[in-house]
Amino acid sequence: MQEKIQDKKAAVLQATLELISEQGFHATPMSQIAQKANIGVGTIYRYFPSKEDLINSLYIQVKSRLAQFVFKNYSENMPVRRSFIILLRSIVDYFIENPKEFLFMEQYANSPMITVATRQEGLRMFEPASKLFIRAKEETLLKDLPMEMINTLAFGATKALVNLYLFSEVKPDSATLDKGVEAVWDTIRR
Amino acid sequence: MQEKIQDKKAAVLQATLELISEQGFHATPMSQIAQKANIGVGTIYRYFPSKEDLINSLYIQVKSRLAQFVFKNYSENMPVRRSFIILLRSIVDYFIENPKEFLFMEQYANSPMITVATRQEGLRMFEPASKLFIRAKEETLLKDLPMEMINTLAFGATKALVNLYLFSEVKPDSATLDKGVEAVWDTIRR
Amino acid sequence: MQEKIQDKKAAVLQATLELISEQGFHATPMSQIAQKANIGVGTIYRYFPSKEDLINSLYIQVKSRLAQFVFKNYSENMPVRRSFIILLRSIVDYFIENPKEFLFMEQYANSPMITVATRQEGLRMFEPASKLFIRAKEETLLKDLPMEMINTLAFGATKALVNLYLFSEVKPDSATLDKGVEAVWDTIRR
Amino acid sequence: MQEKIQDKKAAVLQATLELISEQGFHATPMSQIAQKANIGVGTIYRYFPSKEDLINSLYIQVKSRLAQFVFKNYSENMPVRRSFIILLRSIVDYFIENPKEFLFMEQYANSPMITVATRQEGLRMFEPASKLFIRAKEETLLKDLPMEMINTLAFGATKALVNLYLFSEVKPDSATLDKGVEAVWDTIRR
DNA sequence: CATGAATGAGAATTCATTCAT
DNA sequence: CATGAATGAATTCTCATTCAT
Repeated sequence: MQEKIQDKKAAVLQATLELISEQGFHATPMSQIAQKANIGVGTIYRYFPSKEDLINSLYIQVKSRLAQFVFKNYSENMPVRRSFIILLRSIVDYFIENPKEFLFMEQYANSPMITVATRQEGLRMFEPASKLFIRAKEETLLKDLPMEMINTLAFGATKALVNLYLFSEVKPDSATLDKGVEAVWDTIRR
Repeated sequence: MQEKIQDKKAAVLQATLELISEQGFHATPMSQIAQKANIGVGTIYRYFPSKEDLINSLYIQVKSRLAQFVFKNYSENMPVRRSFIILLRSIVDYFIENPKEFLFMEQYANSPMITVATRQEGLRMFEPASKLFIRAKEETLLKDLPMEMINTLAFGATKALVNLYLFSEVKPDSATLDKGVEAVWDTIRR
Repeated sequence: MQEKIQDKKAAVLQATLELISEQGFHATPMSQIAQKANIGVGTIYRYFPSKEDLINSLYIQVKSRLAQFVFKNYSENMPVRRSFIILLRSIVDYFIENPKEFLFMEQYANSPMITVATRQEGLRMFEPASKLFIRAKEETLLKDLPMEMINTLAFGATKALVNLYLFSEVKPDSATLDKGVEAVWDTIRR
Repeated sequence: MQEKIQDKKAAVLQATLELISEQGFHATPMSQIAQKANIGVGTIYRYFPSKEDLINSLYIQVKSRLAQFVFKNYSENMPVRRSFIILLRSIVDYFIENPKEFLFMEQYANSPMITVATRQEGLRMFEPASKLFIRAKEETLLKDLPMEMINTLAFGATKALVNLYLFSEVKPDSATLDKGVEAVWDTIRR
């Protein structure tokens, strides 16, 4: 029984992800989500109090899956540079495998529809990454720039790599992506 | 008279930018745009066939203004590195001065509402920048990466700098931004 | 077991009375009734075929309780005036003690949701009162007005007394209510 | 132009009155009101911000019309009893001529949908009646009962007369109604 | 040309009722 | 028997677009 419930909730989230990543939130009626999830419209409201809530839940789910994937092979017992490269490459890999999640994140990460609380919950999942940056700083491996800027530059460039892979006409191969990730390291390393 | 017409068109675009950058496209009714532009709702339709068209026009306008600003002080008769730094720093400056345009661009640059044609028209305005990258490549100053990746990395990181300035709690000063821009150069330089 | 069943049925009716008298019929979902009655939604439908049926049943119940209370101390072996005063005063007393039932009656007595059949069944319970009016008429104690008008005036004024007690800021004491009831008698007495 | 606007607003109010008095508020969708008023659904919202607002406006309109009718032939330069009889008879006449307004008032006068402010605005229109009661009291023509009870009894009985006329099978003729109104006077006169 | 009243398709959401467990 | 998850018809309200003035 419990499984069935989770099934429906998951189906709604999956349908929402697929539709919203392509059409956008406002161009995606609840009725369409219901149809794609093979359930009745009213059923969505058993699991999510409102459309806004639904998208916030989806945000959490995507962030959580990303975190799980990214930190699976991640260990703190590695040299900073290697940890860093693996981390970023994992992000790239995850989004390359899950382009809809990337599209969704790009569109909604900064949207006013995602509440502050949701965003904070999402941030908490990436604390290991923050620790890594702190370690790197302590080892004076990084440029003398504000931590926040280091962060922003690194993730901004990483997202750009994903963007390139997903939308450019000639997709870089894995080795080229590796070089790309190393270029990102060059951005912030001293 | 011709001026008057341009006045109204401009007023509509300006109102749209302000409202849409804060509320989003779907949360901004045409009636509100008309009100802010001090004209009647029907009048908007004399200048823009539809709401979608209006937003595409706005996209072009913003890109065009950015290009104008960025290439004003730009010359091809400078060393590559210097040209590059100036170029990126101009982008940062423009968006710092015009946060609404940045917000708008971040939200709609990848939105399905912007047509392919519009996007291409926007790209054409930045051809001088493409030339710069080609020149850099010829001078073997850049990493051995696909041109497109170089491009993406550079602009992705640059946008990240703007983002940081606009939304982080401690805004970097001009010197720090310069260092940031130089870090972006490190991303792509050989 | 039979008691249990009656328990549930009674719980539903009680919950309905409380919720509907305050929120109104359409503002009271079946789910809320079920919750207040501590049963499942589906269970309501074992006892009442539909929401409309439920409210009709409640109407009968309230009328029936009122009749029981009113005719408990009522006897036909009293002078007409006294019988009459006691009758009306009982009605006032009942509703003062059961304001929710009054609210319910005021709202639904004339509602199109109460069927003609239900209304008639409710009327039948007050036949002793009709007899009293006939007796009064025969004893020429009443004004020379149509029986129905006598009736309507008397009960209309009585309901007004209850209304006053329940909703005015200064509630009349028992003695004043007695005087009020006597005033009602003045309305119809010759 | 101004007339046209008033036409539509009036048409909406009239349609609302007719539908709501027979079906009730919640059983009357906005679409039905629009249809009966021969306008589009959206047009209703140009004149009334919400369905609740619409019903409050209707309440004011009905009360206002009643007041206008009732106080047309009313003068303070008449003996109290005569003033009183005329007043009540006018109320009876108005509602007999406008049964839908009566039905509406009976259903919504005490409904939580009518706001306190609306109710107060409605009360203000009947101040001449309040004055009459005060004058009667000063001339010691009334029973020694609280003013509010006097009021409630009189209007409660009057409404009962209307009810009788509208819904009983044998309608009282005008002379009988006069006697009915006089009986109401007996209710409160000393 | 400019206007904004009018329109109705379409959106989110609710809730009476059913029925598998 | 009792339950409450599932359903989708129905409701209120919004808003892009049109068009008479």
